[in-house]
Amino acid sequence: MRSDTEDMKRKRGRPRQFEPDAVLDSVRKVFTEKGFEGASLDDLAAAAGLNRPSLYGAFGDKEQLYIHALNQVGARSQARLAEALALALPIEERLTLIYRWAIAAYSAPPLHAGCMIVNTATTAATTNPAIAEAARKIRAGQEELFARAFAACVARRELPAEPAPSARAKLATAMLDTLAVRARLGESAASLETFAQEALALVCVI
Amino acid sequence: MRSDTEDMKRKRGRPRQFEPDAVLDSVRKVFTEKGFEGASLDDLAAAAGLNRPSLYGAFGDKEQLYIHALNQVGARSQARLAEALALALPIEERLTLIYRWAIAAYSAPPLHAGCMIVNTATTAATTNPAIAEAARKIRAGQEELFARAFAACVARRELPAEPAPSARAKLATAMLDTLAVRARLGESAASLETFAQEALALVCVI
DNA sequence: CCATATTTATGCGGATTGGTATAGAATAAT
DNA sequence: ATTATTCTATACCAATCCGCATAAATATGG
Repeated sequence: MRSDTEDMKRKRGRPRQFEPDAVLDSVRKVFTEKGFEGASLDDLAAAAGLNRPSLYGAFGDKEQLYIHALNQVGARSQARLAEALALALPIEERLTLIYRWAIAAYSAPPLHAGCMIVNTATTAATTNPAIAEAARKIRAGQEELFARAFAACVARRELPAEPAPSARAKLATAMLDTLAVRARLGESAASLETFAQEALALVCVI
Repeated sequence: MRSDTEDMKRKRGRPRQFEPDAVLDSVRKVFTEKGFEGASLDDLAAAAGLNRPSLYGAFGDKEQLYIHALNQVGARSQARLAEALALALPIEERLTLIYRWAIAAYSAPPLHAGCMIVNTATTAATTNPAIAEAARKIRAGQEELFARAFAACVARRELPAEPAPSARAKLATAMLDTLAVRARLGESAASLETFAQEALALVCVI
């Protein structure tokens, strides 16, 4: 199979027989479904298609493995967020795109498992400070992206200066939070879509 | 100690040496701190000051015990919510009271453990349908209370009919959701207070 | 005082947990 | 080829998990 990126000098010994990013993908799904405590290393190794010692050797213990997966999903969602916010569209339309994508991701059948950060990292945050720190960092980055976008709107007179861009940013992530919670508790994607639209009016029209 | 309610005929055998409500109190704290999977029956029994068989005999298995604690916190918060919403105050002030109480509860030191439903029940919801159902029921009741309060505001011309009271209700619970998430991730109570005030302007002024 | 009923306390037991030790397999450098 | 190095696989470890079986303790009804 040898699916390495092949980009440069190989290391000395036996090469990996898996792609770390694909493994983190599988691992992330299990963690998102079952939570940090609920997912066993057997579950994770089985989903990734390899054995526990390989997982351990590549990513460290369970907490570090979880944080690796968390950072993967954080980087991806941050990239999509930045992409949507960079579009040359009114802010409402950009937010509509973001919420639509979030709803699709959070309520993807059959699990509608919500958001890994909101629905699993917060639970583990009390007993695992490292997880709390990683989640904080990701969320701070996302909120900063929102705040910058709102500030740009203010600068080009698309939005009034009050409420402050930082407050708008917090409200924007608040919507993502509640969408994740609601999706995980079974609210339908259609219901979430209409709620997001109604809320958008309140957040952006002023 | 014999702290029964003493209200009527005692049952036949040996009486309980604990108050179920007080036990659920201790149990709820442990569940809220560690989550459903993270809390062991040993933790719970130790916190409650009794042995596992007693817990099991009184409340059933771990899932049922968790649901009992969930319903306890649900009933209490619903009572406080109804009480605040029944006050003869402008809706913004009533919501301010509610958010202030929620922030105090969610970020109570030293744990700032957030909300049992938002931060632990949602995590267990995917693998434990009974927990999901219990959480749904509590949240539906709270949202219904909000919706009725907003509808009353519309009826007495305190708020315009649009956006619909149900949409406002969802936004009100969205604030509670994000406050729980943020408190659990370590955001300070003061920061949450100012955010709640800024958001209240957006939600209610229109 | 005896019989009945319920709750406590001790402790077992099979299953599962996270982590690792050890041995075998595969590749690169020499 | 040979050696060095890294990864894979099997199996094992102590610890913990949840649930229950059993027996002692404590109350009521007769």
